[in-house]
Amino acid sequence: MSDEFEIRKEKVEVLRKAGIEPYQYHFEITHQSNAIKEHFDELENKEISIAGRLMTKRVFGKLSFAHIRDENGDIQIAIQQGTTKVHCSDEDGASFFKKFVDTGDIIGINGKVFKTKTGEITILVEKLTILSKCLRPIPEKWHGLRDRELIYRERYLDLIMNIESRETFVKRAKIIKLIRSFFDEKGFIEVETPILQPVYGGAFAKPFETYSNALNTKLYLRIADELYLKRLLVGGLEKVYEISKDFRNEGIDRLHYPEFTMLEAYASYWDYNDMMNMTEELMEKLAMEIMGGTEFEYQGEKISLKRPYKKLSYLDELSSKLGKDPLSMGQDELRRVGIELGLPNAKKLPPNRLLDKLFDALVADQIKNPTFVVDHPVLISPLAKKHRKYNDRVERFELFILGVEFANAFSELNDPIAQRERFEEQVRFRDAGDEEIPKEVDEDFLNAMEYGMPPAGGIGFGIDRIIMLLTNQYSIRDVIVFPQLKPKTG
RNA sequence: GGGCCGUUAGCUCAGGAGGUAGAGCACCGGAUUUUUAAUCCGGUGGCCGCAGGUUCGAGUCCUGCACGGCCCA
Repeated sequence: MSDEFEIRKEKVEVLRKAGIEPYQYHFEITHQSNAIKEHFDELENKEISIAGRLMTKRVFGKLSFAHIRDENGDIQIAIQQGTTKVHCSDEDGASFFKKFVDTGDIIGINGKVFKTKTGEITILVEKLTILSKCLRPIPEKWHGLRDRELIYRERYLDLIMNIESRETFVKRAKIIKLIRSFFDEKGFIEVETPILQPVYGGAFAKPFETYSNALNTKLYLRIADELYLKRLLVGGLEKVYEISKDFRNEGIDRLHYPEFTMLEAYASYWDYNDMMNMTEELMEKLAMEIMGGTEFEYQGEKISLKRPYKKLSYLDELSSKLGKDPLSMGQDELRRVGIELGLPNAKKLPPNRLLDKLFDALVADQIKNPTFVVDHPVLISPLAKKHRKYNDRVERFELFILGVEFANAFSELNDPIAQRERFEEQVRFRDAGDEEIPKEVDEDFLNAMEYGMPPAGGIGFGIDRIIMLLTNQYSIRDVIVFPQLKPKTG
């Protein structure tokens, strides 16, 4: 290991002995870097103070230049012999800066705003304060931090070095705030339902399991919020939503991550058509606010989020790809087609799930611009209400963009007897080998529904995927600030 | 689960056909009062991911493993 760490620790000791504390308590800031640049005309020759991390250092001896970085960007500072003083010290600022201030240090600056003869807005430092000494050398100023593993493992370092990375996470916060205010303005109440659940449900997925010592009970981390939010509809909260971390104990790839953010919303007296309208409105609004328009590029593909979105019937589309109605195909025939297409687990999946895999491969993957796939088969939609016109379909839609699912919504099944039958059918599929179907029927949920659940529309949005789309990130790990990696060995 | 690629200094990367481990940045010492990847002179810094094997000799070839990335399932 380099001894740069030791050299910097030594500097801390020397500073302390000279009565300079390199880890300060407080610093009064008057301006952010961007404000100084934007309001230069008013600020020229005025005293300001700013704090940030030293990113570059160019020492001449009696005059030095450097850039410091705060949350809003970089700004140049100039340290001059005879002008720059040091906080709590009589030492000359120019030589102090040269000897004791390193790139990576967080420093506070009091000084006057001016423009150099090359025209760069700069702060002439009158007082320099070390606020926090950086002990480790920061990555190279030119190439920055590129190593993907280090970017994920030491996200703090990525955030220091890569401004684009910072911007992604700032944008993430902005998008979630916009979504929240969208639902608030529509009269939805934001609620919080259990993350630890004795019976899990609401989706097809394998759960994480844990255990409560106090309750002496096995618990699951939720895979969805659905069954709890619907209990609230029973209770008379007419419109509810939750922005939640959900957990699915499955593989990681560019679109899937075990700990992800979902938004679920339910509105009493709505149906899936109302949800479709709301989805278009939300997606269009997000595009306008974040991208400045409905047309933009994602990873080189042109995308338009302008309403209205195309609709494709799930079964009609799949029928035309297969050349026959998939519901008329027996289990063996479906399996044979699945195997021909090289689908994973085609040999062991039950027919319901096989059907959905066929759909993904034959239809969903081909979709580019926003498209509502509508009216799924009953057997893959145990929580959706039967279609008012077709007996073998439910009122459901999924929003696909570039082959990726962004939302999933139904007219919610609210007939408790039908709901029990659907659950029982699912248990049979589980027994036939589908491990993603919850093991137990949620009796308390059925109990709630037996008191009467209002007709309702419900929807779930994949928030991380929406953020990927609006920040032009290819991998979900680039919109999750601290993605899990295997522990480092050796 | 399978395939491909990567792992060399704190960071970014070279290392031709197996023959004493390199550069730039950073860091240390020196010069330098308008720099912009500042410049100039001199220096420090390495378990070449880990473990085996082949060889007189391995960063380099072979096997296994770990971690990461991409693709497929």
